[in-house]
Amino acid sequence: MLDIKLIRENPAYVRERLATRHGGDEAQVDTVLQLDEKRRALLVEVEQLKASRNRVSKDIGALMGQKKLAEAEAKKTETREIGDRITLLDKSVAETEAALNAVMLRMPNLPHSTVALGSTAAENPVIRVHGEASAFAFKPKTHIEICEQLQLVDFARGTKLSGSGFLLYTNWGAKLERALIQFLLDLHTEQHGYTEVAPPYIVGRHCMEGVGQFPKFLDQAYAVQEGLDTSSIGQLYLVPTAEAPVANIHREEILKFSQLPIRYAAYSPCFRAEAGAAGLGTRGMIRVHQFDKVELIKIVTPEQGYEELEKLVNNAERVLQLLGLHYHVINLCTGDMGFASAKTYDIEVWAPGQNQYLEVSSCSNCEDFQARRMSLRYKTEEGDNRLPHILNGSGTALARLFVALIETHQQADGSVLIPDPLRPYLKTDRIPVPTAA
RNA sequence: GGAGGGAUGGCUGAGUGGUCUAAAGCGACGGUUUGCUAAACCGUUUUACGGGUAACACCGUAACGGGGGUUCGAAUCCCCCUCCCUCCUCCA
Repeated sequence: MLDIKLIRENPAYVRERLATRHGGDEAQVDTVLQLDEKRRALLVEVEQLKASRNRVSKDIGALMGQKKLAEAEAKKTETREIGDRITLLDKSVAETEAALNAVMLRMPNLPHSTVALGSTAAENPVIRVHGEASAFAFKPKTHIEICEQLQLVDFARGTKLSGSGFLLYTNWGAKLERALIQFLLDLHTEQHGYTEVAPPYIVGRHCMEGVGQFPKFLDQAYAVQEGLDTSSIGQLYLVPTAEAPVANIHREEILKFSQLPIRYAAYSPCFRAEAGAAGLGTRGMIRVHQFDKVELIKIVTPEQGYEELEKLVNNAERVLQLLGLHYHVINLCTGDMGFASAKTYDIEVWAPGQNQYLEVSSCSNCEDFQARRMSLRYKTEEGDNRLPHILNGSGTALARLFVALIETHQQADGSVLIPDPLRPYLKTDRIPVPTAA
């Protein structure tokens, strides 16, 4: 959520920044200003009335104490009318606030000044490139072919169980998935200073609202129903990312200055309905309804925000470096950024079988946008309450990392070579071609 | 799922319709005293919104788990909900 004071004091700036997203959100600024003004006018009126009612009520109490019942009764009649007006005004204040809130919750964050202007993904600048696409002496197979030959994923049975977009990992595939999760968690907790947390995979709607998933992306979430109670639907949702529970861990708290910076690493499966997404009907692991991910979350002071974002990206890049993968880092332009973010780096890893880059990490500084939504603050050394910056980054997303890994390290004989850092986890140096069954 | 008990400031905990302007204690912070530490004494102690100010000050309103109701007036009475605790039931 944006700062209402900023909109009030500098609407032109807010309009200008929102317009860079090319989402048409700047048109809402006037609505906000009108509702805000109306709300404040109503507040002044109703608060004056309440002040006078409080005074008279106190007088009545005093009169009752002195047994001047007739006078007390007279005052009661007088005040009753004030009470009725207060009730009406309170109602319009509540309505105005609700309307204001509804608009505010749908307004995206303002892009940071260093973000490139642009309207589509084609305009995202490449920040840096690591390694290069490996040359193959043979035609590299796609991950689908590799998975089938090495029996890593049973696509047909995954679909039989849950429909398209769901994967059944088998044999070495299941082990590789588990090894990667453990490798990622160990890397970030042991070498990058993150504290591991294991969050619920179902969260309340307030958490979804806190990180900015709701109300805008309600159509992308899996809602949960409790037993036969249809009224329970809409209360709980499968997490689309561990960001939803983890960023909300300290919601509605006032953190001590000494607690910052907070750095959490969490594994979770991610559930995405992907309503309206194209290409989901096709086989493969690139775009699925459920995938694993290790997420990194930071809660830091505004002064540290952007420095910590750079470190966050580096932490995620380290994963790909250790696994010997070619990737590049891009900076999402204003028109391609996520709803809650002020600045986002995407890391795209090279998948030779696909002959394309795959997004495996998205690292964002949401500044105080989420903190304001979830009412998370910290106390400065001077004793003032301030909103911290909240950052999130994938460290990294698994299904696509799995794809890049097996496509990159596939061998002429059909086996997949396992990079050194992963060998202790998988307890093998290669995934062998199964002997004919 | 059933029965009962709870939810008050940073913490403990009083308060059952009107100076509640929420007692008291603990903690924390500031000050006085002090060779140092401790103790004692004095003082301060939340949040949000609005008004106001150059900025402070200051003023108002709201908040005793959340929402609604009764009343001139609600921490206090009534209704609904959430969460916690104890017991029963069920369950990996």
